[in-house]
Amino acid sequence: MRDKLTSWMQGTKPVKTKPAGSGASPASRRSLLQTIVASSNESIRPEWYPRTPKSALPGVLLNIEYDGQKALAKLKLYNPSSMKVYEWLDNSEHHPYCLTDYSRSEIEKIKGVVEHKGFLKIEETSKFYLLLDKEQQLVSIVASDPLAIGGRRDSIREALGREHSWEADIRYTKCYTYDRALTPGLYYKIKEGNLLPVPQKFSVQDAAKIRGLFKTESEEFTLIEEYLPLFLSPAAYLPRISLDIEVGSPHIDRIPDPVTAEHPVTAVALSDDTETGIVFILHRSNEQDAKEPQLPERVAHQYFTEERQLLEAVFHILWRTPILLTFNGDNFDLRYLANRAKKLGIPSPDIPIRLRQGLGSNFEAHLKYGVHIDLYRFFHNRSIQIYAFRNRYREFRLEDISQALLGEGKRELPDLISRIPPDILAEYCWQDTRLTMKLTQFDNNLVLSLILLLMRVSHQGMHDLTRSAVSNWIRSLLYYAHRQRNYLIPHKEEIESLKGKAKTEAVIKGRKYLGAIVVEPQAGVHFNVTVVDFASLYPSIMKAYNISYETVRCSHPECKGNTVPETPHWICTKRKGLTSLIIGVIRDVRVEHFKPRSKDKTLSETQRSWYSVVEQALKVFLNASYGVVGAVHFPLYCAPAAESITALGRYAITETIKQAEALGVTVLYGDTDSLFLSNPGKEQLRKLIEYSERELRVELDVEKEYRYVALSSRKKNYLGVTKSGHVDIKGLTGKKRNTPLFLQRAFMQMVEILRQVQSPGDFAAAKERILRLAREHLAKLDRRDYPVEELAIRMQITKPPDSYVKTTPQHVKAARQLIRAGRDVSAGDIIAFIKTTDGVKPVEHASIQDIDISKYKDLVKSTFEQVLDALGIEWNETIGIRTLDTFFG
DNA sequence: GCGGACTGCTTACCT
DNA sequence: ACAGGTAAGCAGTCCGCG
Repeated sequence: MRDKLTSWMQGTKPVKTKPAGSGASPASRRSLLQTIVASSNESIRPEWYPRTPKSALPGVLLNIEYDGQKALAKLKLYNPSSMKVYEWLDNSEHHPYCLTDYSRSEIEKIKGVVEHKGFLKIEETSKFYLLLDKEQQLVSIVASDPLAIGGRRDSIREALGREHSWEADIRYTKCYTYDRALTPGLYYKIKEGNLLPVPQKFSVQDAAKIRGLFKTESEEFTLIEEYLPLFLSPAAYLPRISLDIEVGSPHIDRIPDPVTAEHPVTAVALSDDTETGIVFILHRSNEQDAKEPQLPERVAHQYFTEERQLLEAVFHILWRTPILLTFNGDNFDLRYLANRAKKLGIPSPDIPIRLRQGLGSNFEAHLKYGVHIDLYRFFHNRSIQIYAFRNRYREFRLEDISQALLGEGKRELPDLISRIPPDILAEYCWQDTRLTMKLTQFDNNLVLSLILLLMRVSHQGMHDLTRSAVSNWIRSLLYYAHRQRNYLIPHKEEIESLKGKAKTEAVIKGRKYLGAIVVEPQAGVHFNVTVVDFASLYPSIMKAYNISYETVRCSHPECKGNTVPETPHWICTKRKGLTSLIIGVIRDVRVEHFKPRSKDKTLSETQRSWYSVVEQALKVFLNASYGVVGAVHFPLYCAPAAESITALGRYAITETIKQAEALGVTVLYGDTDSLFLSNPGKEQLRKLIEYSERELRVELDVEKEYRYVALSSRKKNYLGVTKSGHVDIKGLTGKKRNTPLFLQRAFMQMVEILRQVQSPGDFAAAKERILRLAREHLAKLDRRDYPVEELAIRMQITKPPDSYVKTTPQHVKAARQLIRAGRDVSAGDIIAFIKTTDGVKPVEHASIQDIDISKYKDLVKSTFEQVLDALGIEWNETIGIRTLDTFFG
């Protein structure tokens, strides 16, 4: 046993990995995990921690933190070849501060400021005030620590009052990042105690091409110089470790409580990025000799009889782990480990984890030495789910995400964890750890590269970036831009009082302003349909029409003639809006440079994958750029700006429809930024595209060519078959995740029939096959010939089960039955239930005899009808009656 | 006491 | 904790019905 572990630690064989390149691993290198475990003669917490050398090799800036004891900003740099993290403490005398419009003499009279124990000094300064388009004299109040500025009842911010203090609610680590112009995700080095940026090497060809997109000496040209290193420096390859734990709990269906941590940690598996791993297993003495777990060759294991020793072995590794990956480590694994360790008497300086209360009910687990990425939280980010991964996963368990992205599921545990033999548990634990690592390795380390790119663009460290939502990223990007240009960051209230509220009325009750147009679909089957759409419509509008919080309803009387259609608003003609500038540049670079190259087959796969990472990162910012402007919680919220964007969007699509009709092209359907055109000629298309670019200044592209489209009479519901035989299904019930599996499958069979239709003549036969299919499934329902799980309706419970007070939806009724039977149900869980003749039942409690056949037939009917009405088939006159015939016949 | 018309709530989708 | 617009199903309410 010991010998095996020793030889594993020495790990003589270098690991073969993929070829070098952007985001790729070096051709071969020593395993991070083996290197760490080999240092086992050291104590749990290494003597050299924290490591703040006078000089150090270049390292990627991973995180910007605050050292409370030393009252200094602290940077974590990661050198990938030594696989070690270095710290650097600020040496520039940078201190927390906020701004005020009081004069020096006025401030001296405010006791809460000058007599505050953290007060250091006041300095006169000046900032440009975008909202009023003028320079503003201000005073900067400097303090010794962040809490002196804000965060306590007696903070300086409170003594000044909100109307007289600015930039007082920006977290100090951010403030420091912006003032020092730091870009996390890029290389820095430490030389003679100073932090220096490492000049970035990147492709001169790419840089020249990108510069060429903009006029020299334009504001865009200046901005792009700032962005080139962010977009073009190759992402460092970052060796890393993943972790998963198992806890022996006697309760089935109940997750062990990470606060009380009352049950033993029975297994901990760690993996690095070279497929090397180790599993620590608890083997209680009263059991028989444990079997050897079946693990891959590069994976070692070690049995412990004492849980405390097992935890110390894990901590020995975590004290030396530069980047740790978990799946739900914030709220479970690391939280459990830290609390359990405390309970077992491990002294807290030896515990490598620091727990903090995050936003809402979330906990955050920081690594004292390195940085912890909780992949659950990153994948849970809606922008990542929708824009980076195009909604490929729709639920957030490790199982769902790895199935969707890796095509690899996990083995289900057969039994209660405390009853599973330790060797089997170890195998299961290893499997999850391995999947967690793999989630960052597929597609040339896409996820890690994406994180690095997003860190650079938003100027946020890895810890915050992977835990915050897109509005946070954009806020950070814009605050950075304000600080770089010495613009004062305005208060939300100032924007609102100067610009006012929204002036249009939304279609939906409770919404703030009018949104997009959806064209009434012409129901039926249409052959040769071309779909055109505006490339990034809203960002393009922001760029072309100069939309930004400061330019909408600006203060210059001479701009009032530059009006926005269907609104009382006008746009500045004298100054380029900051948001407009930034979003415009990002849009141009994505559309003109990175997107085409990400699809260019003449480039190597590695090159393409880098272009694609940048393209996807930029897309995330672009897609959210309009939304945040209209989001009340966003600190630069500006309803008039948001409704101007949608108003111009409506203008663009309606004018294009008019033009299409003038050109003799029939518009079959359209939604927000797209138009479905009936068999347009080449020349007509060219003219339409030219028109929108010339007259509307937005780019119109051919997006898709359908062999045919089946439009139902409902908006946002259609099925289209491309010329290559690919089927797009939008909005149809058969595709929704809450539709029972049997019906999703039946629907897919119908789609397959439709996919094969080549010409109008094929429809008669296709219709017959679809009718037969529907009848078969109805008959199968009558025979109750499906597993009951396939009849389950799976619906998410979005709130805590007891907070449904207005109505009690069916899934909540089912959830309450589960709770009565002793199961945990919390917000975000998916409840699977079936319909019975007497209400609903959770599928766990149901048998096939319980189901209400007629309710399921109604479901089949409404699902098929959405397609059948496009094909001109009436359900009642065909299937309904004939089914009765067969029933009585 | 029950069903239809209606409104409102909830979820899942589209752009 | 980015927006508004649409569909669907059900819960709950009101009203008529001798």
